[in-house]
Amino acid sequence: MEIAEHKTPARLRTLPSWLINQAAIRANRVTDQALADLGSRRHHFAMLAALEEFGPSSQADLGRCTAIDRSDVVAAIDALAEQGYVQRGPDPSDGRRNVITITAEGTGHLRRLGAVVAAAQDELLRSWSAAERDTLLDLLTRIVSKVP
Amino acid sequence: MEIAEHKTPARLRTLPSWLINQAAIRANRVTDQALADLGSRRHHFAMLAALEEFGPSSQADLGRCTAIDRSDVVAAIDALAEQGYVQRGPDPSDGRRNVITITAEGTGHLRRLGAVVAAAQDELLRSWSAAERDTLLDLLTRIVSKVP
DNA sequence: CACCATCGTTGGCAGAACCATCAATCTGAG
DNA sequence: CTCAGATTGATGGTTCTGCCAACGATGGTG
Repeated sequence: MEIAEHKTPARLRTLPSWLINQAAIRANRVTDQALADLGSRRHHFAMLAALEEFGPSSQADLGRCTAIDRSDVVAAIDALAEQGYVQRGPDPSDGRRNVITITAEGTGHLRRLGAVVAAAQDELLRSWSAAERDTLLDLLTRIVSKVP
Repeated sequence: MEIAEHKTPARLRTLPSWLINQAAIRANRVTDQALADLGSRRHHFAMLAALEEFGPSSQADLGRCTAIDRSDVVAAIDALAEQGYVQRGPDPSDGRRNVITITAEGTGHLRRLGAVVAAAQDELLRSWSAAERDTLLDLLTRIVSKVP
């Protein structure tokens, strides 16, 4: 008799913040799984991506450009350094800072991470056209880079 | 000399899952703040919205239609019952279930919550056209309601 | 010099998502 | 009818994330 319809209340189904959150849960699940298969997580990927694109950086800069709290950057760099993907050294020109440098192994690891992450995106957006993906990126970018 | 550019690495800036997550962080921040001002949180709003739309329901059904784990539904209903927004009673036709019913105070509270949540959406999507909002909802719905 | 900002680091917090388990109860196949 | 399996509410727990407060050390500025 009871057909399990799993119908979502309209109040939630049409609520942008709820939809964004549910989408994020799904998106994070697939990408986290992909990263975990290689023994990494989101923060690690973000750090390595920033280091490869911007070169050696301080932890504070890494945190700012990836929107990760300074205290969480410490833990991420700790793990990456222990895995040999990153090197941490003092900044000779500023005694407060560390200079984080990506290693050759780090670059290689980033390449592998990038591959599985890209595969995760394809799984998430399977059968989406390039135009639809662009539209999604544009809209989300407007939300993320809002200047109140 | 150093202009704080906060530039996001391209690898992240163009990554759907990263963008969705960042958007969710922002969206959750504004809506959580709005709900907290009235002493509630996301789970509470979802429960009340489901109860108003579908009428008295079991906790398992509430969890399914709002994508909240059964164990988390318990805590949410506990809080709502203590606040008098919901009434919990045994299901006479099924000894395993409870029947959760929204009270008059609950309906009133939901209305207030709905108002502040709507205001939060407007803050999040300030200066977005109706068409743009619809597009966003459509795209996100496709991600959320994917059947693998 | 005094003052304030910044940096790395530590420690901690709350919330969310999720999982395993349990006893009680219902359901359906035989 | 009986029994195996599924469902429900509940409890307890884990993990991760996004934060915040504070600290000592350092840098820059007046």
